[in-house]
Amino acid sequence: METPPFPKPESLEAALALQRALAQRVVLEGSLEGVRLLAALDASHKKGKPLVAVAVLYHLERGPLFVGRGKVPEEELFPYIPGLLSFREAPAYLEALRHLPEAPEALLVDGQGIAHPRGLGIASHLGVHLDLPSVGVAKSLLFGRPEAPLPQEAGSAVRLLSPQGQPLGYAYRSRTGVRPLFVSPGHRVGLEEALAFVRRLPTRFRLPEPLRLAHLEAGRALGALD
DNA sequence: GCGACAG
DNA sequence: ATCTTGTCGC
Repeated sequence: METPPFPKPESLEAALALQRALAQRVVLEGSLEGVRLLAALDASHKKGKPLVAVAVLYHLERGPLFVGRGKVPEEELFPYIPGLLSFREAPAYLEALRHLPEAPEALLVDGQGIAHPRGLGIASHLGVHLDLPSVGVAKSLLFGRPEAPLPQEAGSAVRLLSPQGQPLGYAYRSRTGVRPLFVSPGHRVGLEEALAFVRRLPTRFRLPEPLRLAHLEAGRALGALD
């Protein structure tokens, strides 16, 4: 698929300003009910090596179809700063997506959607950048708090609220006895619809299968570097 | 000033 | 993200 270039911010202030501008473009409505072809994104990095990203093209009925890879040399990497993750990882994701044989109908990203201090987690940023529906699935919390204790049963969810009480997404128990995941809409999808989409994904372990495969492939690709 | 803090 | 052995538990 085609992917527009992703300019590296000149400063921290420029990055924050860009986030605030792009956050205004996020659309929080839409259903992913008809989506069958998605791309799951994850990255792996180790000091002294490039950051490696993987895009797994995944069909809900046929399973994994293709793996696209991308990397960014360590010297060119934006530093990891909580809240600015997309500036570090998105360039590698875009390169990985560029290698896919066809465009996905939606993105599933390892990280936050709108559950972010400025409403633009990496899932939202990529969604707006590519004008694609997107959903964020994070393994830990960045912003917001669950409004109630999360039941232990697989499939249970409680809303994630901002400090001002606005709903941002969900704490979600994908399997009994595992730590919660944090699901939030990225772009062109509603709050509840984002959760419904994640619930529709096959989940053998804690992570939805497409993301788990992307995670495995990213680690594999990092280790296979010369 | 003191914590919190995706990957 | 990664560094890391054994260990607790299903």
